[in-house]
Amino acid sequence: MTDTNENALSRSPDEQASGFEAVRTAHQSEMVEDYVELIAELIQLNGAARPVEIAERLGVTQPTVSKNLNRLKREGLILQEPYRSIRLTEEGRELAEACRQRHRIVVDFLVALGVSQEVAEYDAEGIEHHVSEETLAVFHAFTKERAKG
Amino acid sequence: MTDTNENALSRSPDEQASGFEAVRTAHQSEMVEDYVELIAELIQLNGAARPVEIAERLGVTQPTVSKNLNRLKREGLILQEPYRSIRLTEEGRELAEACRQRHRIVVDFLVALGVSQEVAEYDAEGIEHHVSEETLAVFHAFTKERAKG
DNA sequence: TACAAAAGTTAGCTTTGGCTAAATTTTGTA
DNA sequence: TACAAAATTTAGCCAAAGCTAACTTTTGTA
Repeated sequence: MTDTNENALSRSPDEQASGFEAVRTAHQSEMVEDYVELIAELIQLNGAARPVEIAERLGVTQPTVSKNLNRLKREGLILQEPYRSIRLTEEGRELAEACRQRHRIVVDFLVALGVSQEVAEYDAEGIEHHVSEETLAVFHAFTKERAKG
Repeated sequence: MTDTNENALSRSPDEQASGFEAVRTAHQSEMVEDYVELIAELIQLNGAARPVEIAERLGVTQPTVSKNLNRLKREGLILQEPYRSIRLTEEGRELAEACRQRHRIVVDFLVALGVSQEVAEYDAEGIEHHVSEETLAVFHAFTKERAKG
């Protein structure tokens, strides 16, 4: 293989740092995105999103969910009266829809590429937060192309 | 498009939780992996890895690097006398090599797929930590296939 | 309808990985 | 060689996101 010089050594410190900074930024929104996405799913599945189910599906304890829901409230993404189930605000619904689309694009892409359905779902959970618009568009185009062929 | 049922609603709570747990586990090793990978690069590039350069390339401050290097020392991945530059242990070298290979596979795959070199490097920094062995193998095979054609 | 079980919340602890400020050590140069 | 600049470290702060224990509220059923 010819040397296409695509290794990190050829990048400037600034370019390299911006990639790492993007990862740290992504980590800060991951929790919020996972929660609204899951809340939207649970509402669609059950008609309501209850903290106990969020905890079960995320694999964390109820107090952790309770604390994180407070952050979503502060950020205006959900509405919840104490001891009641959760509704999404308009803003929350929009974010959830965007996250669900992105998740779907990543999963469909991995499956189209030959990854098993189970592993695709598993890996997508992590990958989806680190895919730029450019890469997402390429994934989407690839999947559509494969579907035609 | 036919419904291939590849949405999260069709998964059991346990299956879904295991994906989220994997993401949390990956986050715990990300820092370590980024550091040893970068240290190996700097040694190759400059003959030595100095904390000040690690800080610059990661986009964090020197005290942050100093603190995190202590963790790498505790874990037996690097050797460093105070105020001196850093060497990798055999274990550190092996981990760095594995990380660099995985990074390279992800970048080459994205480029083969049509993503620009710059964005490929940028996205890979986040994606590489969330790619299972199965998916990595599929990426690698795809890149080799494209190179032939 | 009373009460036990389930669900939700609060309080408080832990770890991780950022940060600034300040101290120490090394390096490079006048 | 002395000293200023650069590099490294230490101390101490903060926020995020996990946890357990204990408390409150709601739900379901005997």
